[in-house]
Amino acid sequence: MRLNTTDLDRLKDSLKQAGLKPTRQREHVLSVLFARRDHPTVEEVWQRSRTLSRGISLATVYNCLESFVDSGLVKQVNYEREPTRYCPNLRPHAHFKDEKSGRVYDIDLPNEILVQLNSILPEGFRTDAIEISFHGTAKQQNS
Amino acid sequence: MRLNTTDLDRLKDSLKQAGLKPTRQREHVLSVLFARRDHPTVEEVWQRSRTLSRGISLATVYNCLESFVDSGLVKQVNYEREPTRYCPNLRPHAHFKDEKSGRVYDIDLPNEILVQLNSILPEGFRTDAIEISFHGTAKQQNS
DNA sequence: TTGATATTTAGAATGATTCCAATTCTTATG
DNA sequence: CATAAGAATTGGAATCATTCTAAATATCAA
Repeated sequence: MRLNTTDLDRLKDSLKQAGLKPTRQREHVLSVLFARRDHPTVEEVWQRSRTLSRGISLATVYNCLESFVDSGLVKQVNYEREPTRYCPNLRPHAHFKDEKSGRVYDIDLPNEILVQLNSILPEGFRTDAIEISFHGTAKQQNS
Repeated sequence: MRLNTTDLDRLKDSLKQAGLKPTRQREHVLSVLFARRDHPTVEEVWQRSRTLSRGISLATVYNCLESFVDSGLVKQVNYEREPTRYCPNLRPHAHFKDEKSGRVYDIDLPNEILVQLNSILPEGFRTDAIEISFHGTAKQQNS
């Protein structure tokens, strides 16, 4: 988790484009999210962010994540009422939750399926977003 | 919410087939769920169940709903971390949440789409269930 | 009817998240 | 560069859906 100047500038840019002031904490939390392609909970993001000099408060991690979601920098994933997870993958994708491991995988979504899904809606329904989540078991541990 | 003997027998049957002892409370909560095609929260189910003579405790409503879900009599619906909702519609269907009203609509799912969705999963993923939920705005108030 | 087992219940406990009010930061402007 | 206004950060308290607990009650097979 060491950032060179270029990476840092990219983060600042992302934040600026999202209309968020590029604070030390936001830069760090965002870099933590982009560092891995998984779906950490707030607690996990907090743990991974502890390396920040002088630390970072849990409330701030909540605040950062909320502003990132609001500005479209990351997505939120919820399974039942388990702790909310955050997802740095912005491409259209579904989630697959392995019930054994609790792990969540990204599944790329062909545009065709999104079109088809929109076509089954009755007259008068306008969609902002579609969420698709699979529950089951995955035999692999990679991805 | 008055039950004739036939309806009551049907409820008892449902419970028995689900392997649940047909208690007064379970019969009542199940009848409340089957009485409307909507998606009530636990609180709402509780309110609707208050007519039961001698009342019913919130804990029991939680217990009933949990056992119904476990035995497949109703489905659970979650949006973000809002209070869990319960759905008496057992046909394959998606949910559409109207962001304006907060109301949830059932959308029937053609089997074709489910087949297609399963086909996009990589090797080694076995699906137990697929959840699809739309977010948007609905121009109608019926259904 | 009775005993073994399951259910119901009120209230306490839990835990993720939000709220609060005080401090610290960011940044535009002089 | 100094400053002030608005924004962000912070620790801790508060919220609230849900789960747990342990005692009372109900179900049902024998």
